[in-house]
Amino acid sequence: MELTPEKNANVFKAFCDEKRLAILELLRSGEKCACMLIDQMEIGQSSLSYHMKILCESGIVESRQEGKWTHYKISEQGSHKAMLLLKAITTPNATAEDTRCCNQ
Amino acid sequence: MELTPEKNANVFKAFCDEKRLAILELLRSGEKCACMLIDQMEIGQSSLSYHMKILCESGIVESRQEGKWTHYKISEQGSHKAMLLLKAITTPNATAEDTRCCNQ
DNA sequence: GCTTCATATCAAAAAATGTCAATATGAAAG
DNA sequence: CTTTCATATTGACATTTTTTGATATGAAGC
Repeated sequence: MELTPEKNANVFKAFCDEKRLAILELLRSGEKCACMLIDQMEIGQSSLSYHMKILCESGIVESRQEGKWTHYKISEQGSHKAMLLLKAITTPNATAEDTRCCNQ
Repeated sequence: MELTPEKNANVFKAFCDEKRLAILELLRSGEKCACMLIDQMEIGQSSLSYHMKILCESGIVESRQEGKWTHYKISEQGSHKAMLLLKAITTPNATAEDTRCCNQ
């Protein structure tokens, strides 16, 4: 897994928008198709499609095609990766806090 | 802890911007004052101030005033809360995935 | 008190993101 | 192969976020 700042930021773009959080909340109860998400969110079709693309690219959501329908669900693997990434980003690294600053 | 979608989104705004990720990376090695962050990031003073405000409001970073200087560090508590929140957002909820969709 | 220095805030411009309506794509059914 | 239906893509526009430069604030030293 590559860890560029850009890719890392993309993972968390899934969570920094209220509508996407609302979509994820709906997906917590299991796989949903786009039409159902459009119904439950108050949102246009192209707008949902836009958000689903971001969610899928973040790795947090995965999609499954079934004929004309697209079904979305939360990706366990993606969520797990996000957890690890969040941990990594917020955990102090080995080289201790010895950098003294300014006038100190 | 209140859990409005808005507040939840704000937590993750800390992580969805490359510059803020870079700032967090610097803070992983310990507390830093603003002047040092300005040096190491290629960023203007008011721009850093803007990002630090977002980071602090997300709870991920905490600041400490010392005379004229402001020191920033990653908040252990804030990071922990973010982990819990991420877990909550991506974990299937009790009511199983029984909602059948469309033509299924 | 005034001056200096570090940081915050403001207002305008620039850049990025989100929305909407129209159109394209591609699968299924006829 | 034409039509229909679900979703994706596009382009124009609106909204939000970020940057920049100017100014404000507030602590420390004189």
